[in-house]
Amino acid sequence: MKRIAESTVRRLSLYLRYLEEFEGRGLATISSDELAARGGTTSAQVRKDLSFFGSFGKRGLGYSVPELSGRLREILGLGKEWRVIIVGAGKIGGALAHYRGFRQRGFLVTAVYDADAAKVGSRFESFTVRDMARLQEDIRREPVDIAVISVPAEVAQRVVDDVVRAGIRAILNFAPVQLHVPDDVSVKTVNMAMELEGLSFALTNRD
Amino acid sequence: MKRIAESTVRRLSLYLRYLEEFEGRGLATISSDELAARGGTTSAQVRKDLSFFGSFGKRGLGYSVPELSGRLREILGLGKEWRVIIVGAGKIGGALAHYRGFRQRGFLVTAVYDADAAKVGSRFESFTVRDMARLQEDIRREPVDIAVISVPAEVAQRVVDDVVRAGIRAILNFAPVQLHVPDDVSVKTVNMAMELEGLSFALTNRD
DNA sequence: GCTAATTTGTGAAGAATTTCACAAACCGCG
DNA sequence: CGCGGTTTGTGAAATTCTTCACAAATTAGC
Repeated sequence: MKRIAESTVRRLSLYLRYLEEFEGRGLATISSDELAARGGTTSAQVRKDLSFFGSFGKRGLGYSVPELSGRLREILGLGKEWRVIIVGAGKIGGALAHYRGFRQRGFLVTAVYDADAAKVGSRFESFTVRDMARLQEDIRREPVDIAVISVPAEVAQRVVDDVVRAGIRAILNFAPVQLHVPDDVSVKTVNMAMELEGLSFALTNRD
Repeated sequence: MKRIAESTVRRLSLYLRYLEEFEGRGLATISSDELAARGGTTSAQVRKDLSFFGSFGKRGLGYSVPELSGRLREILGLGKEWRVIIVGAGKIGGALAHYRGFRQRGFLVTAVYDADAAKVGSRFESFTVRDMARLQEDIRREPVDIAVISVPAEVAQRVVDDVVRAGIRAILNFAPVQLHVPDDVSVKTVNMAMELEGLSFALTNRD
């Protein structure tokens, strides 16, 4: 398959969210124009994005809401339940451990890890914090698809190396550093300080 | 000034972070090549990004670490302290209220708001939750630069309308929706479910 | 069943971003 | 002070992403 741009995938996620909204309201079909209006883009963009994966619409009519949302779920790989661990039992890890948005979309948090001996064994939300040293062994018994990294920046790369060595191939990173991983590992970084700096730039360099 | 791409601004943030790291290690100068290696980009990209704002390097030598980080702080508007409020006293709002990364970079959380009468007046981290209805009035007394939105998706747009009406021109949005705002308001959205779906897509559509 | 009104799917054009490649500038050393 | 070794700054080329624009397909009305 042709390489799909990251921006396209992000928009597919958005489209799916809006389709669910329209589905909830009982709408049967939707045009690329309506979908675009809801998501702040253009109808051509919507059609182009979808065209990478097939032809899902009916000319003159638009898209069937249930069909298109099913197709998007399939494309995004949301048919199965993904198993997620959280590494780093701090504030952010805590907020994520029970974030409803994860569960709702098929991402199941199965365990929380930390390298700090003082935290290992303690209660953390509804989890008992496990020792990072046990990760490799645990994974053999119950596989993990995605690791969420919520440790301080200084140790993030080290932790990621461990996680990759244990065989995990997808990482959601909350530490404010650029992580280096092998080509077959996917990383998404959420960097709140960077977003704030983007706002600071915008406020400073208006017009 | 020529319009600066969002991707450029994001990289400037990263460069600044790495410069601070190098500064901490006492390095006096750095080449575009070294900066690029640390940040997972190319030296040409680094030089091009910087060239939009001026010529900060010395040929044959590289960039002075303290000078360049000073310039970047200036460009990004980090010279002043930005006043931030958090709207939505839930889990995410709580994790953010004391996020050290904010403070370290000059973003000061001054208050936490919520529309839920049950929460107004209660202690929340070290803040007392204020009523959204009071926002406009409060802002007249002590100005606010940036609003962090950590409310449920269903009410996010309504809350943002209030915030914009109160005169705030920069928004960091954690609700999983595309917000609609006037042209002179900047919005950055952090959407964790979307990032996870990006990973799901990558895992599903490997080669 | 014909016509007018929609809306898709997609090549081609256009815009934006990244990479290339090289002259110009600078340092250090003898 | 001149030479060899670096590294910047930047037009031009290459690539990637978005928008345009229109034929083809479909529906609805009559």
